[in-house]
Amino acid sequence: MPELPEVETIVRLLRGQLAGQCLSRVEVRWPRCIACPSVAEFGRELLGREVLDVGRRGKFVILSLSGHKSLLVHLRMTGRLIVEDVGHLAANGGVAPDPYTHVSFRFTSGKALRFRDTRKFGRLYLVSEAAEIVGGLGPEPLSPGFTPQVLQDLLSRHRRRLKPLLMDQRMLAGLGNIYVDEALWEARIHPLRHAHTLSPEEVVRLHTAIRNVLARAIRNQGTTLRDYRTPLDEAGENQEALAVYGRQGKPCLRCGELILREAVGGRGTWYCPSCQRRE
DNA sequence: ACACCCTCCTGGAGGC
DNA sequence: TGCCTCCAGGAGGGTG
Repeated sequence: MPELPEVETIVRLLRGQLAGQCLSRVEVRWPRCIACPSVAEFGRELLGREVLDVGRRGKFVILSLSGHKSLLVHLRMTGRLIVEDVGHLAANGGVAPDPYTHVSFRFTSGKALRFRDTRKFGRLYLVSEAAEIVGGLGPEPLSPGFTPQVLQDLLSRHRRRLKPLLMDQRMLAGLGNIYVDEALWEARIHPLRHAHTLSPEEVVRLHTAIRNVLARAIRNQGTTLRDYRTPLDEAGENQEALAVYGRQGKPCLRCGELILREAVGGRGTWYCPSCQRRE
């Protein structure tokens, strides 16, 4: 499931591959993945536009296009963006007969970008202003502006349990199930602690842990547990660096106590009952 | 304000 | 082996 580090890895690769490319053809095979506008308008509006840049906000991939349009992609669980070089002469437009490829973009250079998603949760948005879609997101955890004080302010405004709060994109943008568990483990804080009860020291630890966990995962090109791959079909390596996620019954890497798994808000949650005390 | 439930989807896992 | 049921999981919606 792509979270911030996976999306960042995808974005860095796409930027090099797609910047300067001009769209010559768009094929939508599963209309419901186009969140807005209509499928007809989506295809019509994209043709002829150039990719000026590729960026990210939270878990959204943002392609900035000429003529003041932005194409946003949210990959949700199993969505992938795949770059292929189909060449100038491909008679069928290079369209792969793959039942999970829902949108194909063709560029004048012969390159293609595919949106592929087995579980069909991912969505594409074509808008004039990216803020129409990402305007409600919380701060970027790796931006310089995300200080311990900013986190303190966010936490003190809520009484919710930490796990669902940190996964709420309106609070903080980009964390998902894996990296919340990893950050809470590194900070030695129980996932069911209530946000406003953290001591200043714990807030600082959590702030450091969130940034460490995300930065390391980006260095490792993301976590490949099942579906995630880069646009060039490479697996990430951060699964080797996971300390708690998916490790129930195995010893804590810090203290040796056995890792527990518990459902929190319907989400699998892993933690060390010894290092991460509920108090 | 917060917890909880449902929906969307499908492959993979587990039970028998 | 094979069929069946269950389930994860991000986000948005609704309800209590």
